[in-house]
Amino acid sequence: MLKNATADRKNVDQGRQPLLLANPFTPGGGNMVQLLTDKQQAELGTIATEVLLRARAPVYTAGSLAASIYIVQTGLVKVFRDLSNGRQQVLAFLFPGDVFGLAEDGRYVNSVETLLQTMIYRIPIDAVTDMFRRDGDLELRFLYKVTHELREAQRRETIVTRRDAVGRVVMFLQTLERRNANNSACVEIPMSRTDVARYLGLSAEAVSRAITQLRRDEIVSFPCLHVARILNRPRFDQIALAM
Amino acid sequence: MLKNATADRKNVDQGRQPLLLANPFTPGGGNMVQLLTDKQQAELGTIATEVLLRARAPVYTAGSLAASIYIVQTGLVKVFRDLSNGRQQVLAFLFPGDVFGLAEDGRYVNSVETLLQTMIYRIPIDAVTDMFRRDGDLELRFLYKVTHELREAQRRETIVTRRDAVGRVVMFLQTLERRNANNSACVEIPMSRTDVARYLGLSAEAVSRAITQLRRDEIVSFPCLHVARILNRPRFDQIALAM
DNA sequence: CGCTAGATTGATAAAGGTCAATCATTGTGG
DNA sequence: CCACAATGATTGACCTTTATCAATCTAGCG
Repeated sequence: MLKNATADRKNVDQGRQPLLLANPFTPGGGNMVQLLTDKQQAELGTIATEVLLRARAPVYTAGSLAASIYIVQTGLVKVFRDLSNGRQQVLAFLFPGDVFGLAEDGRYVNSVETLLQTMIYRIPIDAVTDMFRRDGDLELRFLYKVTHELREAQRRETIVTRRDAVGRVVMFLQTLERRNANNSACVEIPMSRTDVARYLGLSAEAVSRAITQLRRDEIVSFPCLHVARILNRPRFDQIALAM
Repeated sequence: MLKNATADRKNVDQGRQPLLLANPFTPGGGNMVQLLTDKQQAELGTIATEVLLRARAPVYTAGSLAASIYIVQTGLVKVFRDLSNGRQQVLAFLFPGDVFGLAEDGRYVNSVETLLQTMIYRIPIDAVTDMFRRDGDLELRFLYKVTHELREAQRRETIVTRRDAVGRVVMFLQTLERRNANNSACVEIPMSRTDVARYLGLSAEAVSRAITQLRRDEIVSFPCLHVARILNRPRFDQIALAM
């Protein structure tokens, strides 16, 4: 019932109400579903502020006082950390339906900025915790969501643990494919190669070389910088598993 | 107030009531605190089953149906995943006060087994969600906890992203030090070198060599396999930061 | 249309993985 | 309690792979 709660109005209202996508604890279809009921969406909507940001706009920086949590509505943001050697580590790319800004000890631990023009909901942290106390069910859905993001983080850990650049890139493309969920062989890569590298824990050159190799072996073609097309699905999957 | 809720009874009852350690969203002292009130501990205690497991006992395996969540009371467990190449990836070591078994889509996504003799609380998932619906505050504390574990996962990501084995080992020791929180220079390393390697994304040989180098440079001494003593704190911290 | 940041390609070197051998530790059975 | 077996830890030699540095090319944007 969680699953279909908003199915009716999905096409009508989805553009204006907070999304929250994840898998619940209990068995469902396997795909991510909208976690919020109409009522919860509406209530969240009353305390949330819609913010429209241009591409490459900072949302907050690590260490600053945490006043709000955020939900991505449209667009794309990256969660990152600037390391002391000057390099940057990208911890996550967040798509519509993702939550960020759950602080620890009152301060944000990571930095966040947009990659594309992005619409986000900003919700004051006090209002959220208040609402959680009133609506345990709403809170449970946020718990699902954070659990889901923990799994995503673990998936990135698995990717980064691999040593071969080609394998990492392939697994990254799989991740993007899963997110887009269109069953064509085309994968959109909305972020820059540099940010992909920072996410994969590789140098930009290594990512470039891996892509070149995938192209040379005719496993993936790249019609343009931001699109990949899987040509040889069996070998693609084989590389993803071969670790 | 969250912070001191159980301070009085800490020494009396801590051995028999579920612990839950984390940082809340709002500013606190910086150290992890017991998240549960006496009342919540007592209520959890009524639906939880205490399980005492010997060392190297499986708790559950990835893919199996999820019926319960677990809280570590004493001992140590590892969360891991067996990869298709036969290798094993360790995602986390869990200490007293840590939660595991929050499933996604009804099945456990990782495997868990004990490393030492370990006491865990097992709580049926239905009972937990019921209790969450009744007690939004309790649930909020679980949300803190999962958020906290997300941060831990991100910290491991940062460690594994490093290229140098010595740096990874040093950061790992820092993590252990933070958990033990005794302000001596001694760090207990309760797990095997092999498991450390699997956690750090290194070969066992690389961990061994890194340890040898730290010993040769007189930065850390290892009185026995499972104890480290920081000899040169400035250089130790410098290595941890130098990435 | 030109400029600038990003992407690609090549050569080199550093670092960990792998394989193999030895040493230490732990746990077991006599 | 001791001896032994088996597992885990360490060390060395070699090799694969990516980081790094430098140069060139491309694409996006004013």
